[in-house]
Amino acid sequence: MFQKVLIAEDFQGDNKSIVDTLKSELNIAEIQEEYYCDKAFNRLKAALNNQEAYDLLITDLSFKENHIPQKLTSGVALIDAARKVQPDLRIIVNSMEENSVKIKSLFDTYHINAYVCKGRQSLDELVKAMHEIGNGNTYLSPQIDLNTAKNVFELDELDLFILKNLAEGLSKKEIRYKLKKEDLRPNSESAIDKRVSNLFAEFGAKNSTELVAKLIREGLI
Amino acid sequence: MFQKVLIAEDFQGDNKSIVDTLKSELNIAEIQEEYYCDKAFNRLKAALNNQEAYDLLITDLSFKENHIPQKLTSGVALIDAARKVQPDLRIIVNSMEENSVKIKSLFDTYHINAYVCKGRQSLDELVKAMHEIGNGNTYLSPQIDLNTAKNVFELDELDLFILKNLAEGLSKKEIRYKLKKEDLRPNSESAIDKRVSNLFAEFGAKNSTELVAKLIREGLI
DNA sequence: CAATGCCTTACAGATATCTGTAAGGCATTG
DNA sequence: CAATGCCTTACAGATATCTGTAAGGCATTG
Repeated sequence: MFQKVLIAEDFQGDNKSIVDTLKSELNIAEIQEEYYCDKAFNRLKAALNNQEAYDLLITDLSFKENHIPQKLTSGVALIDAARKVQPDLRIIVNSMEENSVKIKSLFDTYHINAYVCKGRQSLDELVKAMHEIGNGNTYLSPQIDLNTAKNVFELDELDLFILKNLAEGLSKKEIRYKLKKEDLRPNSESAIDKRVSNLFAEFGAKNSTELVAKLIREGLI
Repeated sequence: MFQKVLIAEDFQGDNKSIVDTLKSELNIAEIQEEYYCDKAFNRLKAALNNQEAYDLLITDLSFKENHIPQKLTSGVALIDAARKVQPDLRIIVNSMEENSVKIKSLFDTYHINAYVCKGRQSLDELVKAMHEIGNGNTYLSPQIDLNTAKNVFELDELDLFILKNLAEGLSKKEIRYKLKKEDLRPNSESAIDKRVSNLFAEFGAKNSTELVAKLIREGLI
């Protein structure tokens, strides 16, 4: 089914259990694990250059930072880099993320082959996902409902700029000056007011505090 | 070192890797794993009643909820319940939590014996923690610095009430009425203003939006 | 029981937030 | 090139937020 599998996962427990499960449940010639995105990507590239490309990447989304600075700091960055050098690589994402909007974008943007949500059955699901991919299908953890991810409101650069500064306690006047200083437009207070009011309607918030609270909880800012 | 060990961990990968590691690295007569706090607690109680008490509990802090309703919904609830029936039980917490305030309170309030933070070495750390506990010591993951947890500002019931309602977009006037309705005191707008102003100073926030944003990010509300 | 400190409350004033209206700019369309 | 829609901007007015002051209540202390 799969000859060479690469695993990118920073937690030792998850990493070890994935390796062990693959070894015992599936017949794979070569399994290699990495704890950092950069190392995983280098290994992927090297294999590709030596005509020994991996045919499956299993990766987490979030990787803990530490004193060693990394170029690729997240699973998304790794997937993006991997897709560029090896478009036909099959990819399984194995993460705690439950936000259907974010998961949907992984399928839409990067055409991942499976999403396995970490949980009480995630190792079993991982094996299942690999069988599905082997049969040419995709796999998605059953508790994730991508239908709720429809009609997503896209926060553009200006929205994010305003929201992040609101969350840092800046007034709209201060945000206005900051926008001007960075030559971003529009930058009138009216425009900021309008943006924020539209976001109130979009996210069902009554004021800035509730808006910022909701967006932080949804992981959008 | 340990005769009977109970593991409470909802993620299959973590659960399996802990069991495997303990089996291969340490000489333990009986290892039992559970995926739900309620089940773990029942097993603990039953063993105690049969004079076959566990001498070590390894537990996660956060447990995913699903359709099966649980009495104990978190590791803290499990630890609290366990301590009440078996005060001398040794406890290792193995979690992603990095907030030193919360970790400190586990040592202070529940006298846990070790805190292992999930990460790139957490299985090795877990083994190390067990040796330390065997020698009568405690263990704490080196990346956690409990000194930063000193002089913590305690949010009381009223603070939390105000903050939660602010995060839901209520105005101070609305919060005031709500306090009156629930017969909570103080409930003047002035008192609410004062509370919030003190929290600004305490958490270094310039206004309500920043305050709520900070506290949500710190996991306090 | 007077003095003290701390909390609550009321009130005032300066800003900030939020909504709504109206005018002008710009790109698109027929 | 007139008409249209959409965005930006300015402005106004109603509220809400935030700070500061002052008075009163209450428990504690000597």
